[in-house]
Amino acid sequence: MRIVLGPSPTGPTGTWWALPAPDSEAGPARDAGPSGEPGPGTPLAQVPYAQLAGLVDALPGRLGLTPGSVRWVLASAADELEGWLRAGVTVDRLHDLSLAQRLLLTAATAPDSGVRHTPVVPLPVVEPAVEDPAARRGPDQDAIFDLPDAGPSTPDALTLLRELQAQDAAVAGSRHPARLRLLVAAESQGALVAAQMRHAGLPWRRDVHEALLTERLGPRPPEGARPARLQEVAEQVGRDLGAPGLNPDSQKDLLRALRGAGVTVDSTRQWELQAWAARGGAEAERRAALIAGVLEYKALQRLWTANGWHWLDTWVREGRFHPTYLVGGVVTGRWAAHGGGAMQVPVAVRDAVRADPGALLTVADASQVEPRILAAMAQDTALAAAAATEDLYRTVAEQGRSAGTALDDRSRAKVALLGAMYGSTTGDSAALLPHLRRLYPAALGLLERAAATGEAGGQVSTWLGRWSPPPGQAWQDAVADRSTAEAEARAGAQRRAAGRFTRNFVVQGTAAEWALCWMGSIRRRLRAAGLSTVLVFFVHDEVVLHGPAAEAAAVERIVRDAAGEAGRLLFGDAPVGFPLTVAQVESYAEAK
DNA sequence: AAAGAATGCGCC
DNA sequence: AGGGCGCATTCTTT
Repeated sequence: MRIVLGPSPTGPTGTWWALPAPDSEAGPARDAGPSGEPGPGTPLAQVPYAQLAGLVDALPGRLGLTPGSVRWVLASAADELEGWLRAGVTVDRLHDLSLAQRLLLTAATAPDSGVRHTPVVPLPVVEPAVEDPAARRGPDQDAIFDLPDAGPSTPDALTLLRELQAQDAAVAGSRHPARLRLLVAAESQGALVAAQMRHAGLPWRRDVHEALLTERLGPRPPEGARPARLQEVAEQVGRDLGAPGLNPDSQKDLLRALRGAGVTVDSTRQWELQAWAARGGAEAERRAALIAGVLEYKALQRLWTANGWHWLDTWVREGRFHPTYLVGGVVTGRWAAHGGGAMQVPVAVRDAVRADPGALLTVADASQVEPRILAAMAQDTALAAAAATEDLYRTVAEQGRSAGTALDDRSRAKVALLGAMYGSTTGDSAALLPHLRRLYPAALGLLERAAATGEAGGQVSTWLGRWSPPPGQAWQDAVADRSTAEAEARAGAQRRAAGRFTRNFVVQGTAAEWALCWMGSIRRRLRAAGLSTVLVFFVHDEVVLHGPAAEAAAVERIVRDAAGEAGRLLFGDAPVGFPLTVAQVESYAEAK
């Protein structure tokens, strides 16, 4: 049973209703009458906003339902759940109307989706304000992660019920209703996982982080000054390049100094500097010595500015890093994050991520997800055979070797496959493309059709039905401009860029759906098993859990079983495996 | 002075 | 001229 929560349309301000809504799981929505109007909506309960969390806890029992059988329908989970979690309330299932609406509205822009949705009420996905926790340091520590009170601005419960029914109907009319229904459920479950992860936070040891900074940079400098070690390297670089007083932070000045010293590069990017050194032949060693200081400066400067003392002060509170995750924040469906660069915690500081005493971190990394997804989506039997093995790239290389192609070692197989999924047009990966096409015609066909659709200005969809956005006016103008040879070339480049985007979208987006299902399953299984281990971190195809060491064996099993379940949810019995690398460690740095 | 663009690096 | 991001800094424009 679904229960819609929203402000009461008739009661006093600040009073909320819990409204019953029939399930849609069994099939197309049948609960809307011919006019599409819901019934009068007799509320199951009515409480002040402040007591909402208590209601969520108590209502299923009062109705004789198991808590797990209720799907709570909210305007926006991101606005509500932090309060619930602080009150100690968690739920099993959710329907987030704002996330679902965004999926449906994007789908509705694509003629092939079958989706038509006119919102009953607009529910834009609001990005939680990125507040600087340091700015709110004070006696009221608990208020640090307070969210704005969602109560007053939320549409009333009856309106939300009508929106839910309109969404049910839109899903039912889509090309693959069962898949889209799964996507809506998974996206909503993602909101649940995201809120819980932010609430729990990633365990972060300030003392370890500080020791690491001091070792590499020197003691913490006064405000406005470079750390001692960084200053030394800056001065050394100035001397090496014959440019005393050089500020290596200025790319312009640095580039001029480099060129003055005979380093013929067009930018100061490290890969270009390294490539220049490697071109040196007999002089390689002298060249490497010349740029060594520059590279060291860049690495230290990065550590200092991105993850230094200021970062620690800003983002780590009471031993936890609490980033805000944005579910579906990337067009492909991947998550984005705000606050502290959560999705790119650099290897250099991972040692500061430590389990509490008596606890362990479980770091689970899904291997080679995207080519496996591709095999399953395309139903490419040969690639699926490789995807049934632990090391897909190695198996691809074996298949390539027995077929007598140049695709005969693991690293070439990897480069070729990644290149095919990203739309590479140059270098080794492009050269290997014909071999790949011969070995895996179905998989390459899928990618090339997706690319062709994008080049023509069309839209593509993931396996579960997340659609790529329609090209904007600027793109259409650029593509239509044939006025000059330059414009024509620009138009071609724009088309190819769109093709690379749609080509990658189908794979990256479906991989994101797999990850959503994986995490949802992990969370559900942890709760069902009554474990206290929780998810604390997520990056695209890797999760980190934190909990008592005694639960470690059970947690590893759950994480692996959940990966299998995610594969079956998306692809049924397709013979594609999703193997994991699982490390159970005290320090994140020990994983991998 | 503020806002936006460009550059560069980190992650998957 | 290989996809997707966030963030810090410098440079440029308003």
